[in-house]
Amino acid sequence: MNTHSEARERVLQAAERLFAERGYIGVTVKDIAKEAGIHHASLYHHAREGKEGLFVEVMERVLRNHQAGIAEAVARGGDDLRAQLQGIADWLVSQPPMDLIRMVHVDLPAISASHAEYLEALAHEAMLEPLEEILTAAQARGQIAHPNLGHIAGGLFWAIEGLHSLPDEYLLQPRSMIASELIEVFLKGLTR
Amino acid sequence: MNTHSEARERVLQAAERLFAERGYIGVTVKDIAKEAGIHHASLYHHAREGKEGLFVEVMERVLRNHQAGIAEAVARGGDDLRAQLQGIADWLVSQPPMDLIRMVHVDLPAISASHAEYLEALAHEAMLEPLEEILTAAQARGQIAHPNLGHIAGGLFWAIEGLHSLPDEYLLQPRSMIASELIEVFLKGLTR
DNA sequence: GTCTATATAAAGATAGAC
DNA sequence: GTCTATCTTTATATAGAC
Repeated sequence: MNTHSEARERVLQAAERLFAERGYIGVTVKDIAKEAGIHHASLYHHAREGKEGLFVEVMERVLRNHQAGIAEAVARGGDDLRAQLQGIADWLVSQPPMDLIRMVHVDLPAISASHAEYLEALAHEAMLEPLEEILTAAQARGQIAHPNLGHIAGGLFWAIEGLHSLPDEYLLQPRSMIASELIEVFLKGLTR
Repeated sequence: MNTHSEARERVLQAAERLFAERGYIGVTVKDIAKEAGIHHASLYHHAREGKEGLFVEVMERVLRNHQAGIAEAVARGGDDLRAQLQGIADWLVSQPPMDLIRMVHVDLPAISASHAEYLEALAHEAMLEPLEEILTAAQARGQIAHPNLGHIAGGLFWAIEGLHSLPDEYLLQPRSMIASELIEVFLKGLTR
């Protein structure tokens, strides 16, 4: 394993899509093998550590990918906080749900403690810290006044990410447009 | 079954706690029986429809309980939108996570379509509609100006509910206090 | 109402042939 | 690299004794 064969890549991509959407216990090894187009026994040839090792490897990729997508959105937004936030929101709604509640309460308790700690720290670093940083930077530029930004970043993240709980049939507008309204409320407030 | 014995009530409460926290596939019948203090075979005496029937019955109770807790918080808040929102937030953080993303993407696809439809509608009615209603009422009183409140209610819900993804060790303040800051931002905005 | 015993299916995983 | 066959464990569920 750990070679870069074409079949191994198919396994990783299938696992990535499925784990990101349904989480660790919501996906079976057979589901992954089926989507990759091989027998489930063959999967162990490409992922010697089995399901848990595959999960850790793949979540690492997913989280790093989020980190990169968010960083790019931030860079494109320049010094404009609203543009940065909208870019992040567009990225998040374009990806499968990244359900950190499920991850913390369901997925991580099902794997080894050391793997769980690692993924939890990585998730924080990849998803929440970038948001916190642009808020802090905007504060330093005098664009926002709020004192306690760490938790506000989390609130912003969840307000956007929660859009994934709306089934498509319920949507009156694209998620990106709803996100835009939410960002406006975060910046300007509901009152007056 | 459907009698109101003491043992049946213990089963329902165990199932309620576990399903609410880890979802349908994250909980086994043995987990529930163990927490209720009976053998897992005995569980079928109290829940003839098995795991899925138990899940539906119990999620109904959980959602109705949320509905009642939220209604009470709203009533206590009188005509003060901030007090109403803080009451709802205090209620939500006092309960196990109600992870609607997991519910929509993981739990509901694992049960029958009719059960899934029913629970999805009930979740919307119990969790989101009350929030939407107090925003609409505040708008009618002239306290808020925003035009499109349906999705704002969802954003508010998730900003609060997302606090459950913060492990207790990460918390610098009680969740209720963080929620208070988030509500302030929703009402007044981050800028200036 | 609760248990033991058991049926049945599905899951993760390995051995070994091709 | 991929398969068939098999092992082990776990899950849901039922039958029937007490």
